[in-house]
Amino acid sequence: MDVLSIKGRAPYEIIESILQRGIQSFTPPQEESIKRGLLSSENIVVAAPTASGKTLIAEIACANSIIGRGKKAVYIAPMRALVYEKYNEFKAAYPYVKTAMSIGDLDSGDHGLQNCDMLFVSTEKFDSLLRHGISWLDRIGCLVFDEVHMLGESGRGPTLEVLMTKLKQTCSAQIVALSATIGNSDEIARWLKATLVQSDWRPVKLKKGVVHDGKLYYLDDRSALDVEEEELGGKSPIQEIRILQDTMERSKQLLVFYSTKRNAEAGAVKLSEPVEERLTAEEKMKLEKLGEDVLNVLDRPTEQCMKLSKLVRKGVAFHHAGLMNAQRTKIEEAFKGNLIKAICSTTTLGLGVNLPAHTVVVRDISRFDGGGSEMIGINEVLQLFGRAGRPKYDKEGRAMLIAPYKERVQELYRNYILAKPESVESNLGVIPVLRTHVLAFIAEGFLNSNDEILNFLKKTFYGFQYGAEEHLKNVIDEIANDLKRWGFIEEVGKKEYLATKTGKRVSELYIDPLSARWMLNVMEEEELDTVGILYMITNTLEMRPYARTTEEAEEMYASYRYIHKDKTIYNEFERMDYGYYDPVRAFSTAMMLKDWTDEQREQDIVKKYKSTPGEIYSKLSNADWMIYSAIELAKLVHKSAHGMINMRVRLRYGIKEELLDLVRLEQIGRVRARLLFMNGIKTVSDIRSNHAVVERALGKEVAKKVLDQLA
DNA sequence: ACAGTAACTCTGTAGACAGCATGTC
DNA sequence: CTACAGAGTTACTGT
Repeated sequence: MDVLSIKGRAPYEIIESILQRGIQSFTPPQEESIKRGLLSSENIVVAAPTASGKTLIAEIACANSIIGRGKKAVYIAPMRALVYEKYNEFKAAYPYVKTAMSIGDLDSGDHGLQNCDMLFVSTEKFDSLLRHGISWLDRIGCLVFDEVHMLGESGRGPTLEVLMTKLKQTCSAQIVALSATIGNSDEIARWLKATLVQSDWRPVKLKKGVVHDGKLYYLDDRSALDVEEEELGGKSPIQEIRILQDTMERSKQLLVFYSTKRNAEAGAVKLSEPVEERLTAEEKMKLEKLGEDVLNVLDRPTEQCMKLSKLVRKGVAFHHAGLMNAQRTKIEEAFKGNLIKAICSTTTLGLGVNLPAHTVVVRDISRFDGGGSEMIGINEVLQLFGRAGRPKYDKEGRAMLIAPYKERVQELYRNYILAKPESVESNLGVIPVLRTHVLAFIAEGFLNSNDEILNFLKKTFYGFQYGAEEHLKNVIDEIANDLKRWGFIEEVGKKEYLATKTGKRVSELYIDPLSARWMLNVMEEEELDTVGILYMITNTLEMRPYARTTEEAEEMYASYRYIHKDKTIYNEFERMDYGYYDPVRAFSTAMMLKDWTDEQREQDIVKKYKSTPGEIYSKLSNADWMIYSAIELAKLVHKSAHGMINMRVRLRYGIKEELLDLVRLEQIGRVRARLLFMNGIKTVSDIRSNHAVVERALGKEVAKKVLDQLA
């Protein structure tokens, strides 16, 4: 279908923008969406593979709402990286539209959220915006929900579900929901009162198969049921290497998915030799530089950094959440530029941003989950398989599983290559996830009685799928009682709820009511020392997963429990309802933060807690959020927050108490502060009286900037 | 005497969203 | 809460 054929039905600016990007005709799912009323504000659910052009469908709907009908549009996705990517794409395509982005700690766009016409947000951020109250809901003309199959995710699915139901009820915008291929997209469409557009169309053909002993047993897009067989190039007895050799013979790139970080790293080591052999001199030179970059993202490289750097020089990389963000982006860019030939990854690369490769291997199909190891779902495998084939460079993509022994071939083939995708099921029915949302309903003044809450929940995807009115009734009762008991809501009149000041703040802080209750209990009962403050914030759901236990942490925990045996903090165990919970590990996480504020080096912390730079960084940012929340709660109950405020600064900079005064100045962080301290400059007033020493320690330029602040 | 390897035991397990106010080396 | 890969350790082989 020709792009020009929508002339007259859509504002010309849209057509022009699309043509400018070199797109002349629509893909089948795009065409179908347009036929089903995309341009006339029909609700639409699009279930189609990655790279089938779903983004353009969303874009057309948004632009049509803004330019055609003069109404705002909002794009909502579950991953920050995804939001960021789409925001930049849209801004480039429609520079004259007022566009903004709001995710977590980042607000972007020059116009503010209420004045922008196009808004890009993450699911939780939009939920949070609603909790703080927004005035422009009725000005929204189009809502895009990307990756709606996330509804089935146990952790974050319910948030999406509640958000969608709220918005469906409070604004009359067109809804465009984009989903990967799942078993019950029709059900989601019915729930949203939307038309379903379903398609298997891909821009690149896909050959899916199982590998065993150098042979690929496959099914491609054309052949319906016959299993074909193909001998792979290469000759290694290790299947991953065999596939790599085959792929490199075709001058293509490889992406391998593993179940753990350790496996991914080990895989990268295995692949590095065969890749290195085939690099050109020029590539080696460029990789040398990249290896250097990757090594130096921290002031002192850790073992992981060195390992990664060494592999990158050989044209291979591993990729998981333990990397620093700077390293991740560098590796992704180098892969896109065909400099890195193979990436061994955990699921980080499977979700979110699309980084395609000619050949994709899902090596581990079982994964440790809760109790034991479980087979991963078909939907997830499909999602990873979807990464195969680079639209501009490959005629076809290949996706494969590895069978460890011959008998497995059949089984894997039947269960993953031929199988139908699973249905997505709501997880809203459980108390822990609902508790947060029920408090939010009441705090916003959106709903204020058991009946209203029940009525609302009946309209969610959970209610649509299961009904389960009796169950929901009981759950709401129990939650309301908890929230009353904890002092977050009050009953006024007959069965009407009102959030208390504390309850309202808890909801806005976006922390779990259970965490809030725990922190309040601890604060109300005692004066906290350094370790106490840290343990208070780490012993929360938001800080999980916790750090590994160390012997030191175990001993310290035991002795703290003994010393404080009659106080809440080391005796509170009303926290079991989120499953497996180990207070020693929470305590160990506190010790890790303590080491950081004791100015231990990153590399030593990494080693001691068997952690990674990326993990420590993410723990620190969570800790900052939690300690901020704790300070806010302390204000509400009129407790002194002094110790926590100091601790917050110490966490941010990674400094001991004695440097607190110095880091108040700009240009002085942990390193320069320590430098000054060692030169006898211990306070800001010392700086005032010792210009010469400051200049000698920091250098002329920096010293000048520092001294200027004192004027 | 010792390198090489087979056979055993031991160890630890993916990811990523949220608040708020500004600037490290 | 218990499967599995990888790393580490020990026992055994052949020269």
